Amino acid sequence: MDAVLQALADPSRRTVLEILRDHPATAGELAEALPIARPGVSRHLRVLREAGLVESRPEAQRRVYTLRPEALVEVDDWLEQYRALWRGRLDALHTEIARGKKDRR
Amino acid sequence: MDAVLQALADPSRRTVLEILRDHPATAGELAEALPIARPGVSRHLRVLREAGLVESRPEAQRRVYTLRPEALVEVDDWLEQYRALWRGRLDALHTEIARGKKDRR
DNA sequence: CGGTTATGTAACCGCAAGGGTACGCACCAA
DNA sequence: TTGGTGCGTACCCTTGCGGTTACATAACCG
Repeated sequence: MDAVLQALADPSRRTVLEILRDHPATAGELAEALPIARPGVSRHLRVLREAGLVESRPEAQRRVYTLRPEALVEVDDWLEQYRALWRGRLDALHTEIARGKKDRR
Repeated sequence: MDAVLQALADPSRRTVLEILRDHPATAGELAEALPIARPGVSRHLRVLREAGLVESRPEAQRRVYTLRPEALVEVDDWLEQYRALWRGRLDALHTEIARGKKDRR
């Protein structure tokens, strides 16, 4: 969880996830899509891998990276503690609006 | 969105959110609950405020901080792009298991 | 008014994060 | 086996973040 949120903080890493969301990709392909050089991408991929967000399988000399979306469940669960609150707020807002309407007529 | 995920990366800041989840608190109370000194907390609160995650109202000399859970909707929306994927994976896993069971009988 | 309380800001410091270059290693192809 | 390709790691350097101490500010209280 800690590692996942940490990993998500970097925009480059989120871009990687976004690409892998559509299709698996090799490290080189990912590097081309990013504004940074390959070694940098390699390290980003390491962080993502250690956070469980991606996995890689070797394919000849290449390494194909795949998204592991299950890792994001942790974030979803964490959010759960707050979801009720913002829902509550929105509900309150709605009733507020409803009350406003009622008062206005 | 960027600012929100950035803000969530730090454990101290997540602790602040966790406290404010239960009740509003003054800067001093939050500082006591954290392992760091007040000025550090003050800056954390600044980050959280600029990310829209908390808001503060002055109350005499104190500043009372309140959670703004709506800011987390951004994260929820961002997750939405991936939710279908991990659901799909889990479903696939379940059918896999189901198939396994079926094969086994 | 003068002191205390509560807080934010400024200045400084140490360290880890993130970028680049150089290098090493595995794997394919000729 | 030798050259080329694709990646990762080691190393270095710079920047930004998070922490502290010292100070400024604003509001209450005697």
